Amino acid sequence: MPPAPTAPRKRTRNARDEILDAAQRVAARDGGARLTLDAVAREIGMTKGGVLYNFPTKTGLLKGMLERMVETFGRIVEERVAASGPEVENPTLKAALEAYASLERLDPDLFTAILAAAVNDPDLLAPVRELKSRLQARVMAEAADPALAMIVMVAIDGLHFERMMRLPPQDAKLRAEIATRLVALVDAMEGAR
Amino acid sequence: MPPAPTAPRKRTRNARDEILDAAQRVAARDGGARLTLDAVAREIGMTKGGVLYNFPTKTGLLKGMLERMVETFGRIVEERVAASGPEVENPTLKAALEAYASLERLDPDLFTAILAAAVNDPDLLAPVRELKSRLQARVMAEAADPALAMIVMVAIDGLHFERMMRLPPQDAKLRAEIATRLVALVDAMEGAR
DNA sequence: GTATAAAAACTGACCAGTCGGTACATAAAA
DNA sequence: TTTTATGTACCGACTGGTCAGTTTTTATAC
Repeated sequence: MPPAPTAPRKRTRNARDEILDAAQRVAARDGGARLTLDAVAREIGMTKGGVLYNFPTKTGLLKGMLERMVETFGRIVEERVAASGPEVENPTLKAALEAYASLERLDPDLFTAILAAAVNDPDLLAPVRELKSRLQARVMAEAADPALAMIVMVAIDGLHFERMMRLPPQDAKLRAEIATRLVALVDAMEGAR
Repeated sequence: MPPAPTAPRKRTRNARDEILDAAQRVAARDGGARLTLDAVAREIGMTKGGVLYNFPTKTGLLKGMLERMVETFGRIVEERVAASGPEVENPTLKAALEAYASLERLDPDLFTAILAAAVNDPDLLAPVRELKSRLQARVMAEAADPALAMIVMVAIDGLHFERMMRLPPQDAKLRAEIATRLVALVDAMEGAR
């Protein structure tokens, strides 16, 4: 093989984030099943050892991916809540509805990869559980009709899940209409109180 | 001597169903990750060879499990629809709401096992897609407010998904209340037309 | 500035376990 | 005897993880 010339070694910015980005790309491009340590390493011209140096185990890598996603999602929600004035009703629920839209940009295979890993290690979803618990508590506390608010929450979850699994309804127009109607449902909830 | 074509084509002892039962037990008891061909075979005192004779591949086995579940679910829905009189509105949606309750009895690990397998083979979920498509079309056709009917559908899906993944809301009482309110939502939809 | 030591980051080869699948023998039915 | 059904043994590909060493970076001394 040709002698690998001392490559213009990329400045070691943040190996952790680079690896997480690479893992995300691999999962989205090749599917969750092919998200192996070798594949991730190859994606950024590193070796498996290098990846494992940054993440002690593959589960750790998945955990890192998920935590970053959860953190991003949570931050978006908080930003939206903060952006809405103090007079707005159901701020968390509305913010969550908006934040979910941002998930639509992510590739479904990204989630299936994590889901698959969660089968081996149920604790992997702990950050998600924690975030959802927090949001749920706030949404219910803010709502005049907590049960109805929860219906909206589980509905948007269902919509998201169906996208992940590529299950119906997949028609973009119908999905958009459902999302719109969910917002309307929240508004109606407020009007009727 | 030509093989006398005896009428009953059923296998003498339905090994297929026994294997499917065993696979279901293994998945529920040991988790999706440990649902291996050997484990299934061991469960009924058979060997991997025997299992592979009945199901050409592991994917085939999973497919068999899923098809049986889908079929059961679909049958329950049809029974409920048939049981409701012709004057009942939204019969399919109501029947689906009831049928989902029957899924609560199944172990979450059963679904995660299938979900995990679906990562490797997305086509595995084809029967589910097909069933959901059929139901969706009927539900929307029957509904005075199709979008609202779909909200109910995706909400119940979300509730089910959250149970599978052991995500909030897990509190049985809250879940029951949400389910009840979903039924109320359907009734309200009819009242307002 | 340069030399040097130490720590950090990473490589490459290898190991070990798992698991789906195959090949063939074989026992019971038909 | 042929077909159906199952046991036994094994293969081989994959993949996560280990480890000893090598390169790169950083800190420190001169």
